[in-house]
Amino acid sequence: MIANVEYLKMIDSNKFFLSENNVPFQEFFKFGLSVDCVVFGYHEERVRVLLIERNAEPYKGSWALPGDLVSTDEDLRISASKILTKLTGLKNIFMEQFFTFGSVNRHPAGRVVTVGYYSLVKSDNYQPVASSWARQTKWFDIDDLPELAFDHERILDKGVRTLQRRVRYRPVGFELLPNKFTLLELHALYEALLGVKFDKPNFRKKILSMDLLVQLDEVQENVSHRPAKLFSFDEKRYKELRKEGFAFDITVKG
Amino acid sequence: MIANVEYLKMIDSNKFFLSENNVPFQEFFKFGLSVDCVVFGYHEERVRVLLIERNAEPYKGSWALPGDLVSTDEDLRISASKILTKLTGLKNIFMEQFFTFGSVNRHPAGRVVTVGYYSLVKSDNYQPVASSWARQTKWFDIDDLPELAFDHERILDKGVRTLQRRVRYRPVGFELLPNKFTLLELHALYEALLGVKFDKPNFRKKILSMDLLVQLDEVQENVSHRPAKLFSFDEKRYKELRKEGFAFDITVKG
DNA sequence: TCAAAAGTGTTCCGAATACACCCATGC
DNA sequence: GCATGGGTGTATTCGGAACACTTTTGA
Repeated sequence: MIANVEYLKMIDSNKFFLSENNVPFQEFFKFGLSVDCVVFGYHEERVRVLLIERNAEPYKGSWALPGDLVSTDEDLRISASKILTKLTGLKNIFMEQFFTFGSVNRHPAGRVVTVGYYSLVKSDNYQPVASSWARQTKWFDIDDLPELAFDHERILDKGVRTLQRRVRYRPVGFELLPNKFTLLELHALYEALLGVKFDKPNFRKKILSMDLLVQLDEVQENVSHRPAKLFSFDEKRYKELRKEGFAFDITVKG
Repeated sequence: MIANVEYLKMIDSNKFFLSENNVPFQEFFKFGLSVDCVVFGYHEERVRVLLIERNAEPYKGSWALPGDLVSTDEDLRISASKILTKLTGLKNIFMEQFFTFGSVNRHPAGRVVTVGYYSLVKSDNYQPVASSWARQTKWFDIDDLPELAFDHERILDKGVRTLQRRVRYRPVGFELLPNKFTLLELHALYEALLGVKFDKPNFRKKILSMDLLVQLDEVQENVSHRPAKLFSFDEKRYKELRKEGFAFDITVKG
């Protein structure tokens, strides 16, 4: 932990952060900080969450969100992606912070505050590998979850609701599809995420009118019906449009 | 700090959270946790932020967001509101968490992770009182801010942008008005918050069509023009509507 | 030729927009 | 009367919703 020497002197001399009720300054520096990650995937038209089976105490043998303690010399956001990689092998994954959980008794070993992140895994990258103290990893359908360690059920729940909200106003859904996808795949993804039905022609028109997709010179292969055209999300175009005040919005009404 | 004795034994015996690189478990429990609060007010048609002048090291004499270290035996969210009360006297204020800042060097005294909250202060309650180590409190126009202590500029900035986003999709704006307000006050508030102009008749129609306001049997007094009708926000009605799938939405297009 | 999914066109309706206009009060 | 803000009405436009339809492929 890096600390400025001048300030450390002030701490000793009690000039610093003195609290009215005379709690020694050092007593405040006893928190553990952890990261817990709700990893979303999309497979066979279902939204799924990646859980690990813990091979370490506490809750050894239970299913849990991938997560771990952060060390004091590492930035939170860097730590978050390293922890995910360490436990699941997933690299360069979309990750976003969503909420911080700070109940006193959420961890049996002491006061641990945990920062919730969610990740979106592209279907191309659907094969995590358990390592470190994760005994195995497994994708669970979001509507069929096992019991979870700690307060992870609450964290997961909040993560799901956050994703459902954000996915409407920001084009993050694309992070759950392969780089190349068909409009019907996108359509089905949004139906699965939001739990509503969309009218096919209208959904297509709406998405295409946003001018966020590039149509590729490729089509589906090995399908026993008319092959669909493939599209990819145009990140650069989205940034341009945002500057012009464009607001991504998928209306919920089916 | 409450800890389960069984688990503490496991920590000693190193069964617990052992990390591959042999960092002792206790090394992880050296974080400080703090709360910083972006307090919004609305006064004279301007959105304002409440800052305190620090009367404690570090950054003594600087302007800063009201915030302080959390003690290990207190829930985060309870602590957040207590800290706000302690420094500014504000009680029972709307508060919502928005982001957690975890850079390594954001605090000179050690590793302090801070959780950002924003608060919305009703105009009825516009008189905070400095206490504890706050030398004074002062409302600043959001477009005319002084230099701030720590990384509070970044926190404030993120808080502002979060509020601007949320205010469009959730009826939180009402928390910045008195309990009784006129439609033009609401109109002006949204213009100030979002930095756009709305057409008066259209704004009225839109808001009223949502069926979220109760028209009171009262009108403005002591105004040198036709007195406006007063309205209040119908919290109960909003909850009902939400269950039915209603989504609050103020379109940005002026 | 038929199943299956891809993809298009058209009508209808309601909400958002852009206005012009009238009303009540204090001075 | 007139300045000031409060408040209403309406024609027009645009996008969402509903739904019927055609096209392309593999088997």
